[in-house]
Amino acid sequence: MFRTNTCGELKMADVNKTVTLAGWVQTVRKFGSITFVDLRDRYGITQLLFNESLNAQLEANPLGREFVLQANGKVTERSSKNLNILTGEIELSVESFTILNKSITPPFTIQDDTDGGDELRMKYRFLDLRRNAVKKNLELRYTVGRSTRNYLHENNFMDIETPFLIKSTPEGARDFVVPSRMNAGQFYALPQSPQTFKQLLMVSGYDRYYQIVKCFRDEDLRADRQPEFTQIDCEMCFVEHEDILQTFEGLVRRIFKDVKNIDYTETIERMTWMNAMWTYGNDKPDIRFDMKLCNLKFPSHTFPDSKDISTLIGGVDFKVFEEAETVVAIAVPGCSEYTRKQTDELTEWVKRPQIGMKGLVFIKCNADGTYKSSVDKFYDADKLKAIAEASNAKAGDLILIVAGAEERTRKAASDLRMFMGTTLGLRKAEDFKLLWVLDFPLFEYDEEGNRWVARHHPFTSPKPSDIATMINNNPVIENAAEYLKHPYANIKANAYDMVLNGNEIGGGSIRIFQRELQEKMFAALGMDAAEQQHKFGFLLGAFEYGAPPHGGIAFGFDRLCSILGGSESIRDFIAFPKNNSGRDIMIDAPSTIDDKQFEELQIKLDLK
RNA sequence: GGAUCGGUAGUUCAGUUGGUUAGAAUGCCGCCCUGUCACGGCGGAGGUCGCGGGUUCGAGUCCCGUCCGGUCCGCCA
Repeated sequence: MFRTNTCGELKMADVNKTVTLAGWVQTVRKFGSITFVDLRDRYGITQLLFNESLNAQLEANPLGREFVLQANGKVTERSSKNLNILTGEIELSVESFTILNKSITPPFTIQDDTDGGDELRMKYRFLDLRRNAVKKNLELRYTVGRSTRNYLHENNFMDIETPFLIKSTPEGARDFVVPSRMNAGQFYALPQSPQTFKQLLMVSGYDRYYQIVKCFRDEDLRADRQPEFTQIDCEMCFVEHEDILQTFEGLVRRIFKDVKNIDYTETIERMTWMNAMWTYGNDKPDIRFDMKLCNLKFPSHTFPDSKDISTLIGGVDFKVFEEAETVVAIAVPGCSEYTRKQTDELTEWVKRPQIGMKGLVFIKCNADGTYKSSVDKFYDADKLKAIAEASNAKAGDLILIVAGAEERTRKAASDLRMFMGTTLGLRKAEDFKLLWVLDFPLFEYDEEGNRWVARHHPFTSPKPSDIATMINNNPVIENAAEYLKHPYANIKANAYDMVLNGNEIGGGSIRIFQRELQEKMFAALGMDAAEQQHKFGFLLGAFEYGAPPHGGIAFGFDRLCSILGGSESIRDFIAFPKNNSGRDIMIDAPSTIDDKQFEELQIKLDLK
């Protein structure tokens, strides 16, 4: 037997027991004739005491960091205790030991506050994973997964595996492709999601399906985006919108309870997409803090139901606002005392190419009720007061105003709001606020391709009230100018995103389940009948054999874990992640392959 | 495809206006130390300043190119 106990479990109650431990040497502290060793395993650290009688043996077999050590002896009470660790009241008085394996000096220290940089830790990820900080993240991930499986199992969901080698359908993200040896010149694609398979499972009558499953997208990476990532993928039939929302609110509440011991009992707020864009400039707003946008000017076709208040900023010769399509103000609480340096820094911040504003207008709402602005030349006190009131600003607030083209300005306002939220400490990692965003547009106009694209995916059903509009109109459009005026432009999707603290953690929809409607959808996306048959014939065919009404949702598992763990980067929650360029720098992948492999595939490499 | 920041000892970093032998901390090695737990004390080793080119009397420092890494925009139904 290698060990009788782990390094995390021995306590005062175990004193005088004879035990054997096995683990890794964390540190060696030598004190003349006695030596202390911290022995570490997955469960904790136990101090070993080597007394004088073992010195000869230690000299012959010196210990180093990360050596694998087996030690046998008696558990004894320490004369000086360390209450910072679980086993700190006892130690193991070693009677005999064996070095099971040596280690060369690790390139960084295996400690909570390691001296290793990111790249080095990734290259030696197997050492990094020994560290407590990373281990805790993987434990959290395991708990999220276990909680999810328990909840879904208890609710009659059935875990069914779907294939990884499937067919490429260049709609949406770029596919990873895999050459087929037995079908020379042909390629599989790795799934971006098991979407069509789970819908076919509904047609087959498996009315509640789930899978915690890898998905693959060949797009550029970010701190929160990996080329292979994990989804909690779910689908149900004989359900409507509301059933899905209820079911998965339950799942998220269960995860909060199991993982964070949080009773998330409050009602989960719901917001239309248009309201989210109007109020926060963002389809995944962080609603933990206020600072709502004040739309001083906006294109009327974008928000047809909203009141125009542009007279507040009109009537003066201020070209910036006059020429702008959109003008948005944010009242930042308690910042009216910002210095020139601070407002200059904010101006520089919005002028960065990523934000892309030409400048920043600010109005200080002084505590004494007066106003001081960067546009005093154009606006008198009454006008500034009117703008401040519209922006919901109070005395002591700082109003920031950006202006420019609609899309860019709205995004800049949202980014600025998030930046100020972070700066003012309003976005605490341990606060959690969920939100459903509903009623997304079904279609988006893609200028580059001069066509409709599905905002969610092409299997998303329109809202019930929009189905007739979809069926009764010709989806094929010749003239680019017609897109914005076409009835399809206003169709809302029967879709929903779950948002947590400003991150989209899940999204789904009620699906199309009639062939006719699905054909309309494909046609709107520019597919003729032949192309539809080639790419999705299997699905259209299945819809003719009694497809039930169905819908589902998928959660981004890695991202959910990272938010629950209070981290920006999902890499910390993946055992073996890829870097920014999609490389695994530990195993050095991707790599070239042998000539023989090319030959078998009947592929000749001809790089441009 | 684009922007931006970085690359100096095993590691994390500092390095002034371009100027003598490139420093600190930590890790590593040796010696001392019987209650440490970030142990302590003394001593020591350790550098192609990412790579290539250029400017200069002289380049870690300035310029050009390139490679690698981080972050972001585009992209990600």
